[in-house]
Amino acid sequence: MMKKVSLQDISQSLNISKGTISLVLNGRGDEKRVSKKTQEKIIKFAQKHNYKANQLARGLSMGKSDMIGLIVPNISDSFYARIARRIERKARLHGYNVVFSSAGESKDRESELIQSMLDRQVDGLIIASSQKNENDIKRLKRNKFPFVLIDRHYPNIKTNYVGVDNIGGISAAVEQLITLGRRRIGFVTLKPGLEAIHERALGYTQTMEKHGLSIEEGFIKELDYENIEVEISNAIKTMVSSPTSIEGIVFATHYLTAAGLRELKKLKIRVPYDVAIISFAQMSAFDLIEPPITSVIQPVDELGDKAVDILLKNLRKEVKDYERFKLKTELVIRKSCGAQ
Amino acid sequence: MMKKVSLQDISQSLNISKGTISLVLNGRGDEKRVSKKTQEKIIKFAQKHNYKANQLARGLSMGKSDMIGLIVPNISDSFYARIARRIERKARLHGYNVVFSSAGESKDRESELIQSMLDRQVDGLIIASSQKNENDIKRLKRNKFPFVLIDRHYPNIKTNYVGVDNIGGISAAVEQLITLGRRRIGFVTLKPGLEAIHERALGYTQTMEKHGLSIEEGFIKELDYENIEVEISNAIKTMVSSPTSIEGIVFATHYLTAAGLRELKKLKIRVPYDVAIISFAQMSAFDLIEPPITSVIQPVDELGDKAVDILLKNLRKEVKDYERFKLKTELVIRKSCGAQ
DNA sequence: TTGAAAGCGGTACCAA
DNA sequence: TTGGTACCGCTTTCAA
Repeated sequence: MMKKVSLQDISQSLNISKGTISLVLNGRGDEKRVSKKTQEKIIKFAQKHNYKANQLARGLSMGKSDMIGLIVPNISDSFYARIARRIERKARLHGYNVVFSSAGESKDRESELIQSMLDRQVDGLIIASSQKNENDIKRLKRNKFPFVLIDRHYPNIKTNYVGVDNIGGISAAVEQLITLGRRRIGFVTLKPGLEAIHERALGYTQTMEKHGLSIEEGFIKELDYENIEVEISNAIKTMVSSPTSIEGIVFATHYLTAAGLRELKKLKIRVPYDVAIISFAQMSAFDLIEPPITSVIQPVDELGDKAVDILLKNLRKEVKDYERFKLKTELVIRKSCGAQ
Repeated sequence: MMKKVSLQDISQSLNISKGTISLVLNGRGDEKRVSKKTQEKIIKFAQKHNYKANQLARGLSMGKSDMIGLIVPNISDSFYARIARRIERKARLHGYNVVFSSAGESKDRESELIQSMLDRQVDGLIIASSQKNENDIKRLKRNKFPFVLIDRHYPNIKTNYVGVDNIGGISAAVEQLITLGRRRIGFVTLKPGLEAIHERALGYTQTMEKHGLSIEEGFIKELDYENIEVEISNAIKTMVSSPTSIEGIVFATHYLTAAGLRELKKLKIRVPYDVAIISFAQMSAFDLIEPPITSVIQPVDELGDKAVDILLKNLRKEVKDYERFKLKTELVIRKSCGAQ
C-alpha cells in the first residue's frame, strides 16, 4: 500500500504545526481563530494529497474508537441478519462502524468475543446473548461499559434491553387457533434456557388456561436446539396420533416451524385440516408454502433501531439508568391456521 | 468503564521496563532471553490485574489492525449473510475481527464504505461490489492493498475473485427442463449490469442454442432490481399467455423466484404442470413450498472460506499475482421442474 | 538480561 | 493566530 500522508508530512511541507493542521482538518479552524489563508493552504494541500486521518491513532489519542461491537448467536439466521443490517445502517449514520461476530450458543465463545471486542476498544456493545454468560454481563454493567442486550436477556440483571413481547405474541397465536375452533392445541418449543423461550411457554399456558383448555400430557414438546432435525420427528408423530390427537400446533421459532412442517408433510398430515399451525417468527418464503404459514411477526427494524438509539444515548452519557423495551408483535394470518 | 491497566502501570508497579514486559506478554520472553523469574513476575501480575493489550495502540505501533473489512450489497440477504458468517468465523480463527457494511447497489455508498474502512486501517477487504465502482477497485489494486472480490467482479480488472460458475449453473437448469420435455423455456432475470447476471444470461442462451431451441420474443424478461414486485406481474402474465406460452422458466436469482412464484400462484398457473420452474440460488424454505423448488445451489461456505484463504495469503505477502475461482454449483432437483 | 527512548499518527493544552 | 510539547499505549531498536 502506498505510503499515506500524515499530519507530520503536511506539517513539514507547509511549515505549520501539527496542532493547527489537526484543528483545521477537523473543521474547528474558525472556532479556534486560525487565519483564513492558513486554513485554505492546509485544506488545499490535504485535498491534493488526499489526506485521511488514521482512525487508529485518532482513537488512541481520544480514548474512543468510533466502533461498536455486535454479537449474535448466528449472523446467518435471517432474524439476526436483518437486525444487523439495521444496526449497521443506523450506526454508520452516527459515525460508527460495526464489527460483528457469531457466538453460537456457547458461553465461552461469547465471552471470548466480548473480550476481543473490548480489546479492540469498541465504544459500545450490542449483544444477543447465549444467556449463559451472566459473569460478563455483570462485569460490563459493573464497569459501566455502554451496552444493550437484544432479543435475549437476563431478567435478573438490570440492563438495557430491547426484545419483543413474547407472551403477547404467543397468546395471539393461541387465541387465533381457539377462535377457529381448535381446542387440543400443542406447543413445540426449545428446551428451557432462554428467557424468550420461557416467556413463550408462559404465553401458551396462560392463554390455554384462560380459555379453560387443559394442557394434556404430550401437548408440549421441548426440543434440543442442537438436535432439532432428529427430535422433531418423534415430537410430531406422537402429537398427531392418539391419545394426544392434537388439532393445532404453535411453534416457538421459525426454524421449528420449518422442521415441523417438513415432518407433517412426510406424515401426510393435512395442514390445516388435520392440524392447524402457527409460527412464532417468520421466514421469507412463509407466504409461498402450501398452505401459507400464519406467523407472529417480530418488528425487526424497530428492534435494531431502538437498540442503536439506546446505545448512542449511553455513549453520550445521557442516561443514568437502564431502559427496557418489549416491542409489540403482529399476527399475520394465512391459511395454515385454518382461516378462510 | 473502570480504568484499564496498561503496560505503563505494570512497569511502574514492578519496576521493569515496558519493553521487557511487552516481550514477555507476547510470548517472546524465552526467545529474547528474559530471565525465568522476571517472566513469572510479569505474567503473574498481568493475570492478577487482568491486563489486556489495547489493540488500537498495538495496531498503531505495528502498522496493522488485525481487522478485515467486509462489504456486501445487503447483509440481510441470506446469501451474503451466510457468506459473512463463514468469513467471520474463519477470520477469527486467524486472529482477525471483521467489520462489515451493506452498500446496497450504490457506487457512492460503496466508495464511502471502502474509504471508511481504509481509514480504520483494516488490513484487507472482502467486497461483493456494486460493479459500478471501477475507480476504487483499480485504486486498491494500484496501491497493492490486499483485497478479494466475491460474487461480483470486474472482468476487465485483474483481481482476486471468488464466485460461482454461473454459466454452468444455469445450463444445468435449462438442460434439466429440456430433459423433462419442455422446449419453450423462458428466463426471468435482472437488467444487465452485473457480470454474474450477464453470465447467467449467457448460460441460458447458449444452452437453448445448443439444443436447437429458439429464443422467441418475450422469452427473456429483464426486471429492474428496485422494482421487481411491480414488474414481475406483467412479466409472468405475458410469458404464460399466448403467443409466448412458456412451458418452463428459469429464474436468475432466489428473490426473482419467490416473486415469480407469488405471481404464478395468483394467476392460478399450476407448477409444474402448466409451467415448470427452476431457481438459480436458493432460500431456506424452498423445499417446503408447494411444489418444492428445484434450485441451483451455490457453495456458500466454500466461497467464504476461499475468500478468506486468498486474503490471508495476500496479507502474508505470499503472492505475487491474483487468483480467480469459479466454484461449481449443484442442481437440487425437486418437483417444481416437473421431475418425478 | 534489562532499560531507555524513539516512533506510530493523532489530539489538546499552554505559551508565545 | 500559531507553535511546541506532552500524551494516548504499545513495539522495537540500541545500549548498557
